Amino acid sequence: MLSIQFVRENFDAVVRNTANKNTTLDISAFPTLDAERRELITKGQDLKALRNTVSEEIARLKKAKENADDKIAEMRSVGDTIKSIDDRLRAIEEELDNLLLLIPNMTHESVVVGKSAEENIEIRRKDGVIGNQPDKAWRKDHIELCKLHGLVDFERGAKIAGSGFPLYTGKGARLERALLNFFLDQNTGRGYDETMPPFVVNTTSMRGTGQLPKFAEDLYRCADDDLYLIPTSEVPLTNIHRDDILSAEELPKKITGYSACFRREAGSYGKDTRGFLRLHQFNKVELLKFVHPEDSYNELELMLNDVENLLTLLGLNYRIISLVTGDTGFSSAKTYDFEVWSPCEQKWLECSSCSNFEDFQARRANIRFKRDANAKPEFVHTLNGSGLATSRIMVALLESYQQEDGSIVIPDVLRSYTGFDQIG
RNA sequence: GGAGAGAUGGCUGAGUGGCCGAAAGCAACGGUUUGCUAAACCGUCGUAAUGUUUAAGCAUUACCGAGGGUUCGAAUCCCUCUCUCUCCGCCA
Repeated sequence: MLSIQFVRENFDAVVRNTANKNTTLDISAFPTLDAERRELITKGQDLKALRNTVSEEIARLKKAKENADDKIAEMRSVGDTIKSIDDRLRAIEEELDNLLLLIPNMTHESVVVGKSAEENIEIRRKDGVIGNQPDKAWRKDHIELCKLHGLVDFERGAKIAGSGFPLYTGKGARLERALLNFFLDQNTGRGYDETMPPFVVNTTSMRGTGQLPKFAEDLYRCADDDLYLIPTSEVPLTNIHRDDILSAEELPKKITGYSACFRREAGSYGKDTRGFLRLHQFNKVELLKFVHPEDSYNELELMLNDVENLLTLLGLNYRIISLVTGDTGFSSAKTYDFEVWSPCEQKWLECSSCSNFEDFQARRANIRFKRDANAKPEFVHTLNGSGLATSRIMVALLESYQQEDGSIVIPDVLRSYTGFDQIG
């Protein structure tokens, strides 16, 4: 979230930023609420100071066995006034909090103002070993390939859980596991500490990274336990350091971890429902960094290199795009997406999203660091990116590496993980 | 699921109604001493909000797991919740 002071001092910019992010949010009540809050605080403070001094006096009088009845009576009424002020203050602060929690993060000055994904800007692209993918009539799409080789059983997944919950089978299950292991090994080799987080989190954790309160309808919830299935391991990984004060030497702190991800995808029914393109459950290896505020944009670029490493080794065609304000997420200050090429869909598919959240999540989750032992704690900056999500990678990989006879060649870097060189 | 114990500052840990925002120890930081290391000694050493000045500061208030209550006054008494630990049971 943004600090209350920042919103106070940059109100117009906050309103503009909210509009640039295509967010409809009326924050016109803020200035009044803010002013009233401060007035009540001052009033309450003064009365409490009075109560404290008179109470001490009462203690003295009682010790000296003197009468303090009228002072006690006076303080009783002061206490009532304090209570009513505190009650109103609590109500106003709740209203303010509800507002602040819904204000999106400010985008970085380098982010281009734009309405939607169509205006996103391509930064660079790279052709993999599979070349520029000329159209081939014999090419089968990833769904046909899965059927042909028994890699995924979408029907049985739907029977067991519902559509969007794939059942990986045979070499498909093995390939999925190979990808995840490959990603984790690469990432740990580049300085990320490996973790495996809980796949469910509590409300506080969801609020810390910004999923709540705004995106409740996108989450699976276990109502009896007040737990949520994570939509991304960004949530548990960021909350590792909730309420912590890190030392400066610990930064940058880099973490990678696998989790299954669960998304209700409410509101997107009927879009991309085929195969792997949009799932309710998918697998992802996440990259996460806690960094010095002044380093965060450099760290974002370094994170792009980490993701590129994976795509390059897999030999897939990919491109990096910089999101315009209208397509940048609620919590993010700046986001780059990675997309891999699907030769059958003839489309770029998002497979990673790398964001700098600056101190937006750190403030919500209270993640701080100290520059040295006597320094005042400051909020860290948090970044995360997928490295990588498997489902779209699986699409690109199967479609790109298929041969004319329908068999699929396994990229070299994966063979030690799969234990086979080809499928079919 | 059953029974019990607990939650205090970076850590250990005292504190059961009034100079307690909190003893003491450890750690950390600054300094003195010192051939080096070590030790000893002295000092500093929580967070946040509000006000004021705005560089630093100063003042007030709040915070002893969270939220309520009693009281002139709560770390301390009462209620609710959360979490942790131990034992038993069950189970991957």
